[in-house]
Amino acid sequence: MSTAEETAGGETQAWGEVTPDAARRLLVAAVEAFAERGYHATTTRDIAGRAGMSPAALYIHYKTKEELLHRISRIGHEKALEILRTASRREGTASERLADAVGSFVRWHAGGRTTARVVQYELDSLGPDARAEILALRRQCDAEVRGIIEDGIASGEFDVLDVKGTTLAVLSLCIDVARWFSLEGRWTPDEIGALYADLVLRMVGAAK
Amino acid sequence: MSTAEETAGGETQAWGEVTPDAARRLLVAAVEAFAERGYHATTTRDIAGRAGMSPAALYIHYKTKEELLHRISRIGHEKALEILRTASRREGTASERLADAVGSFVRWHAGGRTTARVVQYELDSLGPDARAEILALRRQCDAEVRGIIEDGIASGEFDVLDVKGTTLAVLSLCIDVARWFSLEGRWTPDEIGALYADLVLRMVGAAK
DNA sequence: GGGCAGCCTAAGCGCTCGCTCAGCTTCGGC
DNA sequence: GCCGAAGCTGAGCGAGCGCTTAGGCTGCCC
Repeated sequence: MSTAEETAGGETQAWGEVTPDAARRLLVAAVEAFAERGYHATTTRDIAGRAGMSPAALYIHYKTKEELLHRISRIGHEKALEILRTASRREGTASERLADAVGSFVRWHAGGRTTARVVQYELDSLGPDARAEILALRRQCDAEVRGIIEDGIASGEFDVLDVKGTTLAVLSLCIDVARWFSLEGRWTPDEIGALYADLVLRMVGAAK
Repeated sequence: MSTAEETAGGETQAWGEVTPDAARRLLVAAVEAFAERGYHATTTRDIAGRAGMSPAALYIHYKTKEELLHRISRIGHEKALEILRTASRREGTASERLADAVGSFVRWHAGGRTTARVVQYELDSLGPDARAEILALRRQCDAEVRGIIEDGIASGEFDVLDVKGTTLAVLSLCIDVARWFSLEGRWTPDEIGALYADLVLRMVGAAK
């Protein structure tokens, strides 16, 4: 799963829930364009062109350009939250669950960095209502990670000075992967996931 | 120095080297506008307006809107590199130097997050030549941090599995502060600097 | 086979963008 | 007191933007 979804176009399958087909093609085209040049530098003509349609076709499926970003952002955040939830609620020690959460979260940011870049860095381009909705999802992500860290402290596995600060730093570290990661670089998503899981366990003072 | 330079307008003094006065006012206005809305969403009319001038005045001091971003980016990266160099070359153990580097680098990103946000996140809006120049400065930042970590390994202070990966993670953690930090939040730049210095020492396995 | 959704395009509207230019004011040197 | 340079403005150009509209082409139900 982790090394399967690759080069920009290859992340398509993640959007299988979006119908009809033309709407999905437009959404995938928008993700690629937003990731490459940013929301404001992307034109609706460019999105429609990538999807093989005329500029007007976009407005049959989406009311505005911002609605595209909103849809992308919500689906992406729901996926991110699902990843963290799955890791948080599995069986195992807090160390195992934290390593799982960080590893899979980082793999998602690295392997699907086209999507992740849009999801994590174009939040400010949304209007107030849409942004508020997305921020609620982000707070849930934060709560999942903080929960694991608190479990680890309670069980004596972790040694943490500032729970909220450390939670923030762990999520920040994972999210920033979307900024710098490149498949042409020296690491695979799996390698970065493993490296980061180790680094985070060190950050929370997990006994080795 | 760390808690002195504050609210968006208050970072002005950092641009003292820019002359004449009107050019500096335009540059400061551009930093604020780019940080708030991003490079592509900012208009030259907005920049000129913030500086109290007509749109045409901008082009007396700068050839294009991109030249403004380029100048901001270079000055900002030079400042960042200077901060890391100073910490790297001082007296002390590798642990002390790494804590100093991370602490002051994070304080700069938090306290001057308006500038830092532009410097760290608008790189892709530069043209190829300008981007190449800035990337060279970033590689020097990377080398400074990697140098400290390698010193710590050589002296036996640090226990690190992947030097390049850990260096990247440390810088990534610091840089991402510019994305989420807010002066209205629960931390001061000094507090975040201290917290992050501790977290990074844990990441490199520094003996406590 | 006629009617009607659903999906799409060509054309283009109104607007704002980055940027230019002719001309005005200010001011130091002589 | 005149001059040229420096700094700035008002007006506006050409281009490209997000988005709309009128109309055509399917394919499916009766």
